[in-house]
Amino acid sequence: MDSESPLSELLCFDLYAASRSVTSVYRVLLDPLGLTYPQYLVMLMLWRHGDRTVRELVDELRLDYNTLSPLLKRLEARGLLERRRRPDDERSVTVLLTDEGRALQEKTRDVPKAISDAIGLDDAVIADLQEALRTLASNATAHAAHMSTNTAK
Amino acid sequence: MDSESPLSELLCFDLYAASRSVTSVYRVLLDPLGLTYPQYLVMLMLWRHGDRTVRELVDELRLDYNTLSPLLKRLEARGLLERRRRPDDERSVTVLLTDEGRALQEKTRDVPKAISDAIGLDDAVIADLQEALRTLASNATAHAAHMSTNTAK
DNA sequence: AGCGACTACATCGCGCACGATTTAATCGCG
DNA sequence: CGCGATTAAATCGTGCGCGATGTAGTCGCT
Repeated sequence: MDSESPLSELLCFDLYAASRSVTSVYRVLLDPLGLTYPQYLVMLMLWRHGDRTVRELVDELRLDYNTLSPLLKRLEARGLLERRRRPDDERSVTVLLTDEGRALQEKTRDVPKAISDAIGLDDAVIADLQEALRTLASNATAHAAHMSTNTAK
Repeated sequence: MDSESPLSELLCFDLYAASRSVTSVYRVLLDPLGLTYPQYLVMLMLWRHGDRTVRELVDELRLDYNTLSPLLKRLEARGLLERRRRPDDERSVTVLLTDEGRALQEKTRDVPKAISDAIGLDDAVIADLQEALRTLASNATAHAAHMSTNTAK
């Protein structure tokens, strides 16, 4: 974008651009399956770890209810999953896969390799990158929370 | 999120989460100014480099017309900029700052430092991170373009 | 000059993100 | 037990992101 910005603002722009570019790769792969990237993340959780409450998905994917609620509704409408109120706590909703939802997993078999190829970085670089991103996200999230509670500077 | 995914898919998730966390920091900073992060990026370009055509903004911010067109319309509606058809090429639209748009720059003086603090990484790490992200984005964009033109595997 | 290809931009539709608000169920504490 | 506080989830509104489509304006080629 630029050359005279402070380093951290340039980084943020690169992060923003990189994230969108990765999503666009997922789009190419997932569109034939009728899934978006966030939807794929939900399906991944269910395939790997079985039934989850909406709250667990919120925590694990770091998305909000207001993003997940309609997203789950769409996945349910497509017949991939079912939402069921918990009998022991009527506030909670358990999300569970249908047979069709389970069957879809097979069609995603080649996704990880395709992503790995598209990224084109070797594992050592990826590991470093990942650690830096996690630190960054953790710092930023904490900072944002703190800043918005403190009205004053 | 997980521990048994291939490394590159985990990285993508971290990238996605990190990008949103950074945006949330910008939100805290920019909301009092009535700007979103993408809007701030446009204003940055205009503050630093002066008048731009829509096409130049598309290229420099790597956003599409269908994202920028309504965004610029909103900024124009707020009186921060003006859109003007070029006389020499009636297809092009030049975007230029109003006095109010120029005046807004001063209120963003503390943003870079606040971002730097929120990120909480030292410059060496940031530089590495940035290079990896640029390589990744460049690879991914090329790959996505290639994959979608090739219908066959 | 004429016409097809290309370009710059706009518009539409859909699915996120996310702040704000609402509803219903459960918990905690006197 | 009763009632205020908390929690889980849903809904609404706004602004991206982006595929698909539409519309002028310009270029290239004969």
